[in-house]
Amino acid sequence: MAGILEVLAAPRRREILRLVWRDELPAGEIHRALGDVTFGAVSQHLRLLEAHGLVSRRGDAQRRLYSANRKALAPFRGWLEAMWGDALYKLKLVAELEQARRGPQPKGRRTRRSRR
Amino acid sequence: MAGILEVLAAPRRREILRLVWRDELPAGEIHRALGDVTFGAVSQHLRLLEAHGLVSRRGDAQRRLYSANRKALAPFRGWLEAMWGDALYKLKLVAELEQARRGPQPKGRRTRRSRR
DNA sequence: GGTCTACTTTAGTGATAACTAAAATACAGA
DNA sequence: TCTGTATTTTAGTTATCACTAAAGTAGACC
Repeated sequence: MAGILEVLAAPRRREILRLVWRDELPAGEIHRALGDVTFGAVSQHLRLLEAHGLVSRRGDAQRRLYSANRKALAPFRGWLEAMWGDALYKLKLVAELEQARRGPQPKGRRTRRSRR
Repeated sequence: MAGILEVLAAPRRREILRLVWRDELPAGEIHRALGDVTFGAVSQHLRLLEAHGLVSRRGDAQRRLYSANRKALAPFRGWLEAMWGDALYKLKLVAELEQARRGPQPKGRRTRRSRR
């Protein structure tokens, strides 16, 4: 598969991007949120997204945490957000405010994260 | 076919967009410039592009003149031009334009409704 | 009307991408 | 080590899309 536009063209992958736009999520939670697709298919999409630098992956014990790579998506950000609607934009603002309040995060390796 | 990203994802359609980005071109000249595809296929792409508002069409006697709809493409403009801007692309562009110009040699009379 | 050029539409084909199910891998904890 | 959980990878199927060839449509000029 060739370029970024081809990767972004698939609705399923845009859906995944939207999910990890704000929060870092483990693959399982992405799978659960999508609901109507197998874990394998989600994993394949994540691999493609990562190969094109659109998401970042980070290990946490057995889990793989994914997050949107906003820098790479910057040229499309306006368009994507328009597509996703105002709700996401509001969430994004909240997220940024939260992060600003939290300050720098301790980057150490975490064995287990509290369930949400 | 669903959205604009799906339409832009196809390399052939981006190629067509590039050709009509600056100049209004008749379908035949687009076909000639592409070179390795049938007229029918080009026409199908043009239909899709027009259906999504990415190009405009205007009749001139038997011909259909197409031009990029820059307003609709504005969100992607930077990205597309960056893609089209690299050296290899520029070389390719020169070759294509030469071939396109060679094509419609003034053999017969021109249409009465003449060129702008 | 008839013919020419310019283009579009239709029907059908092959390549590919998205999917599923199942096997394989990775890591944590007993 | 064995077991359970989380995820990836592989093999195979189905649906879709870009394509070709050929028939169809439109306007200009005779």
